[in-house]
Amino acid sequence: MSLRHALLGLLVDRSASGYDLMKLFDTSLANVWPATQSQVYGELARLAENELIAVTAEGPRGRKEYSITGAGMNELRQWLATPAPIQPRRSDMLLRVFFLNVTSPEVARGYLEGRRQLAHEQHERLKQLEAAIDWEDGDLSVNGRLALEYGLRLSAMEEAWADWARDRIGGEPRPRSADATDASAT
Amino acid sequence: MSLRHALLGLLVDRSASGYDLMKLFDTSLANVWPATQSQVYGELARLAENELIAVTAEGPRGRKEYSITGAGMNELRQWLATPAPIQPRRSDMLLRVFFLNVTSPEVARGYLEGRRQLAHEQHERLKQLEAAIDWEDGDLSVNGRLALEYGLRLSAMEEAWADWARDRIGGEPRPRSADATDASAT
DNA sequence: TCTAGCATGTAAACAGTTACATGATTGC
DNA sequence: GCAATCATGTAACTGTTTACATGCTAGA
Repeated sequence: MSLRHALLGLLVDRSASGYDLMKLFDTSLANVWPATQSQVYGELARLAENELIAVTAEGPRGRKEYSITGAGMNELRQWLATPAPIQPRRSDMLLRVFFLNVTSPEVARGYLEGRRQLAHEQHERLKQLEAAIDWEDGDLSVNGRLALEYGLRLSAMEEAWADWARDRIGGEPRPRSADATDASAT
Repeated sequence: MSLRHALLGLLVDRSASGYDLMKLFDTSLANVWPATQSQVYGELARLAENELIAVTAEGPRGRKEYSITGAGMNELRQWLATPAPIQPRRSDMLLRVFFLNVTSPEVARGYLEGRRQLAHEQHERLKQLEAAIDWEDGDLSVNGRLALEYGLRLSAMEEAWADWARDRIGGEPRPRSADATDASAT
C-alpha cells in the first residue's frame, strides 16, 4: 500500500489537487511508482477520510486542493524509517528466460537480443532525461537524482547481461568467429 | 497473466500435481515469479478447463497429475515468441529514496546503508545457490543459470549503487575525512 | 496411534487496470 | 462558439495475498 505514501510524499512540498498529483506521477514518479487516475482519486478520498490529508482550498470545476496534515507527516516519516521489504520482483522477462529451451536457439537468441536493445534504449532515454533536468532546484531533485542513477545502472547492467546471455545460447554461433567450444543445443 | 505460462513451462519437463508445482515455484521460480497455493490451484483448474493441460493420472489423497497438451505447448511457444512487455517495475525502495529529504540525513544514510547490506546479503545468498546447484542436469538449469546470473549482477549493482548514494547524502559526512564540500542538508 | 507431510480447495480483501461518464472553464 | 484542458468520479475486471477449511496416508 505504497501509493498512499507516494501521495503523502508529493504533498509535503506543495498542496495539490488530484489532477495535479496525477501529472506529478506521470512525470517525476513514472519510473518508480506509476499510478492511474482512478487509483489517485480513490486513495485521496481514503486519505482524507483518515485525516492524513485535508482539503485546504477549493477552486473552479470542483477542484479540491489537498494538504498533508500532522498525522500525515507522522505516517510518512514512520514509513520512511521502516526498512523497505525485500520485494519478490516478479519478472515477466526472466520467466521467459527460464523456459527459453522450449524454443529453438534462434528464437532464444532473438529474444535476448531484443532485450539487449530495449535495455539500451532505456539507458539512452534516461541519459537524455538526466541532461534535461535542472539539478539545481533542490530537495526532490537531489533524491530524484539518486533514483535516476539507479535506473542508469540498472539499464546498463541489463544490456550487458543480455549480451552475455545471448552469446551463451547454444546452437549455431553468431556470424563472427566460427569456433564453438560449448555447443549443447537441443 | 504469466502465472499460467509459468505453470505450462514447468509442465513441459514433467507431469506434476498442484502440490508438486507449488514446491517447484518455491524452489526454482521463487526469485522470478513467486506464487501462492491459492493461485496455483485456481489457475490449474482454469488451464484444465481451457484444455491447455489435462489430468493424466490420479493418485492417493485426491492427487491429480497434470500434463501439458498440444494446445498448451502452442500457447507456451507463442508466449515465448512474444516480446516481453516493458514492465513499469514499481519499487517500494526507490519510492522511499524519492522522499528521503523528509527525514534527517542520518536516517537517510541509515536507510541506504541498510539497502547496501541487504543487497550484499542477497548477492552472497545467490553465490551460495550457484555453488550448490548441479549445473550438469541440462535443460532447465541452462536457463536457470542465465536468470541466476541476472540476480548476481543485479545485487552487485544494487550494493554499489547504495554505497554511492549513501555517500552522496549531505549533512555530517561519514566518520572518515571531515571536509564537507557540498553540505546542503535540511 | 499419532504426527508430519501430502493434497485440494474456497472466501474475503486488497491492489491495480481499463473503460466509462460527466461536466466546467479558459483562451482562441 | 468551440476545442483543449481542467477536474472528478464510478464500475467492472484481473491478479495477488491471507486466512480458512478439510481430509488422507505413510511411517515412526
